[in-house]
Amino acid sequence: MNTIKHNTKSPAREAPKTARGARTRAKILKAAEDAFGSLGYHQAGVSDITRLAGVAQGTFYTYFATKEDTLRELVRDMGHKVRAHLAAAVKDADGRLAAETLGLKAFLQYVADNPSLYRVLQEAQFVDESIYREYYEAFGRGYLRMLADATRKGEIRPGNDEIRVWALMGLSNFLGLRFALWEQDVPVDDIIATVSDLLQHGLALDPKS
Amino acid sequence: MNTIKHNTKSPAREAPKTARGARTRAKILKAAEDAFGSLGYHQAGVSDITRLAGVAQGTFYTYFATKEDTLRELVRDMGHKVRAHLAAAVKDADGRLAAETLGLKAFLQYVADNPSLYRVLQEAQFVDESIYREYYEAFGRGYLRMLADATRKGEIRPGNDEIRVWALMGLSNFLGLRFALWEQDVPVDDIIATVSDLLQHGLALDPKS
DNA sequence: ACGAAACCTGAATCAGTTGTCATATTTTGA
DNA sequence: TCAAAATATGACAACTGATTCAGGTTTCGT
Repeated sequence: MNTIKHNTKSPAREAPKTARGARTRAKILKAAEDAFGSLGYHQAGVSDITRLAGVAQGTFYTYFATKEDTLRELVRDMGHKVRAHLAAAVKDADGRLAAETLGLKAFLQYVADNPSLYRVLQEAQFVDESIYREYYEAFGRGYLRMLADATRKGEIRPGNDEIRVWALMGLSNFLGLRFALWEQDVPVDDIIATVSDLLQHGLALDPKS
Repeated sequence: MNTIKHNTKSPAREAPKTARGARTRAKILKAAEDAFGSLGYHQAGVSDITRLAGVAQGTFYTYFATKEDTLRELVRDMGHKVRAHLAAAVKDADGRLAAETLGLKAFLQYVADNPSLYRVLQEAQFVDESIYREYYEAFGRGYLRMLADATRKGEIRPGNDEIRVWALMGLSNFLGLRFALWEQDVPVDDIIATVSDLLQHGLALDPKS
């Protein structure tokens, strides 16, 4: 009747105490990213992860209580990385519209370079929905701040920025899925140009037509 | 190294020959939708499906070769239904922009009424990616036709319609996720209004400001 | 009414998984 | 240098859940 599983069991593992431990833990996390990314969370067994990491099965449990745990940590980790990457790309953009296109370009590049992102994130949704929502809500909060700022400064049209944030996240998400992850058959600059035009003028004809 | 599994085994099951069989098959498919929708594909066992359907475990295999098969059929089924629903909603819209808002409204309503849609579809992505892509590509093809039509007729700005299709699908998808599936805390009309404004004018300020 | 075909049953099988543990090795710090 | 702490091993216990199958029940066509 219920999907949520609480960690009533599985004693939380301790952080590594030595450099070797830290290295091993990192190797396992990286291996998990690869395994989940290529095989999928369910298909990938702990044995796949440890094989990729080059450690024994038991070692996994020195650092992670469960396979699920690993996924949670991975999602948080990836979230930080994407946000940092985008924040850096957008840092000194000239105006909100420029920031949008710079951000989209950086995102498309990031997706192409890190194809595991989508898969891990999307599958996390069904393993622990809260971690998935957390990812997008954190993302959305930062986005909202920038958009609201721009609205206040009169850089963009007034409007409901919370709704716009989700519209824009969806837009980026699908463009990334189709044109960066699945098929890179359309030049990035075409995508940027199209989205730029869309954000500048919408779909409507120029008033002066 | 590879995720794709071909059906080398699993002899395809035959279609039901009698009314009773057809009924049972339909019961199972409906039960699968409920089970996958509430528990998720992996969490839901064949036993959950048969229990919900009120049949024995073995009966499941009279109509479906594998659990995966059921998911595939469900996705196709749901795809037809959504597209039919949206096509009907948009049928006699006055111009493309009106069609967009009508379509979005109908979509949000549909998602709220059929919460299984997202879950089943999204999980299908990891069970059989081709069926997932097929869903969006079919959706996109229809969308593209309408958009290209409108562009040709001079109803909307010229631009790369393939890219715009994916941008618009993403936009709808995320608005549906956030405002219809997760939380219905924002009036639908606000969403429609915001998107309508976005498609009419973009984010830029009015030229005459 | 009756044989054949279709349909249904559910316990048993079976492949594959997670997580444990007793033991071995490496690192640390005094 | 050497004992304690930390880390690593890998075989395997315990479990899960999909699929099969031999045999019963219902429906169909004549």
